[in-house]
Amino acid sequence: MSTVTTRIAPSPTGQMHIGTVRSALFNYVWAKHNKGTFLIRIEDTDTERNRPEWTQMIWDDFEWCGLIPDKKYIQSEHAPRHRELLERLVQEGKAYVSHEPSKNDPNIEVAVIRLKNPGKTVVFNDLIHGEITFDTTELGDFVIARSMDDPLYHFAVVVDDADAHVSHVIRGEDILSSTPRQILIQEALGFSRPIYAHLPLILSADRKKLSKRHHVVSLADYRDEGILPEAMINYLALLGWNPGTDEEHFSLEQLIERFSFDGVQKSGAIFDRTKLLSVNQHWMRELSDDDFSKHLDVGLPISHKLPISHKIVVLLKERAKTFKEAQEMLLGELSCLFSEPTLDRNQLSIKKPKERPSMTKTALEGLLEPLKALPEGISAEAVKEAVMPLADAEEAVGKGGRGAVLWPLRYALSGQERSPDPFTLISILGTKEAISRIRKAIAILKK
RNA sequence: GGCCCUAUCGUCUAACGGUUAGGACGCCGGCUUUUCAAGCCGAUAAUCGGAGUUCGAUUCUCCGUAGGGCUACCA
Repeated sequence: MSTVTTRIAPSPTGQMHIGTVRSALFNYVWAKHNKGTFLIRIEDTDTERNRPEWTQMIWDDFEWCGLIPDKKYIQSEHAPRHRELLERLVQEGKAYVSHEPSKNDPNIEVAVIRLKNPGKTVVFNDLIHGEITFDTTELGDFVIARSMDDPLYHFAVVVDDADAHVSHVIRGEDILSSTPRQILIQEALGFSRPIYAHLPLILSADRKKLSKRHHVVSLADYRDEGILPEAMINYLALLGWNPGTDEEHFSLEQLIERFSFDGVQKSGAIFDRTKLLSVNQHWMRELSDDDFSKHLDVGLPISHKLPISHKIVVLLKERAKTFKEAQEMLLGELSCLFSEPTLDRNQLSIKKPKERPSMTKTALEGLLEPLKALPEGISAEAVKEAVMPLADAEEAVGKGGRGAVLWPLRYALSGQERSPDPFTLISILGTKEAISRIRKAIAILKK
């Protein structure tokens, strides 16, 4: 009985790429689906490009996503093991030290280690792509280490995967063509072959591999924008996998339960930010008021934190697709919920059909008494029931229609061209505050 | 160039030989609201091309075509 072990092996050379997150997700979900083990291994064999601070960031990022590893470690910790096996290969004559000019500086001579390529055709079975055949003679005696103490990626990966008993190597399709050379190393070492699954690539709108240079690809950027981890996970999962049904929303737990390689796509998928946003909105709406408020506070100085009532959460869930967007709304079109707006006399009267200030004044005055009768904390529906008949009553407004009442009312309350409807505003502001604002609007009209 | 992979609405995808080719996101239209958002309803929209196999191909095979990936002493 074999247990499933998977791994994600990012290198600490920059911000976490969402492609890495998706690979990690599939590895995680497959491991957990099989009650197996999920590992994170930091691949730091490229000492030139590595920066230690990225390592911590990688761990933090995975934790944010909920992709918690059973074990995490750093590849360079295995340096002695790498050297041991490198020496063994050379001793056994399966690899050799080659003295040649350095690629970086042709003036100096280096001693790289090359694998003696048996020149065979490698056939392996990919869980997603099926049987793949590859003639490895064209690879030649490729380099597997810069020196005995400096193994290259392909060598280190093979050794570490084998030592960690990795059963399934699930990774991006960009490494599909490199798999045969890893298999060659594996066979030279006498290791058994894991099961491979090469995930289709995440593409940009121009159908090219998503690149750091031209696109927003780092997880941190999406997090800072106020994308929920649940949304990112859900969206990434569906980008290249589907349950075979019309279902669209999956929590990590549900993915663990439902995932299988049958539902994995073969072709690359374009990353669609708009769809991500819509998925994010779904998960924002799932949040409790408390959790919603917590997310809303992220990144804000204490002085900017606002008292967010249930009614305001409802409003934000209806309108915002990210938390950053929600924050901006609170500062902009929804700022009237927290502070009195400044009114522009010309905006107060409805524009079509053109209405005179005196008519607007009469309309607003007519609202005062009925509003006074309403209790604080009343629902938007109840406000509507009380106010709508007044808007409908022609004598109240001449012949401007409902808008002749509703527009000035909404504007008096919000001071914004765009805002929630007046009933909701009154419900949130309270009748007292609403009346006060209407009075101020009336005063302006008197001038 | 060589090698490898891929191919259904604009996008993500369903249909594992027989469907009016389904869903979601977006777009467009309507309802609601004389703002905006949301919500509801509706519309437009796809099997890359050509040969086979088959009574029947989106589905299987081959050939084109197109796209992508890899071709490091990066990972």
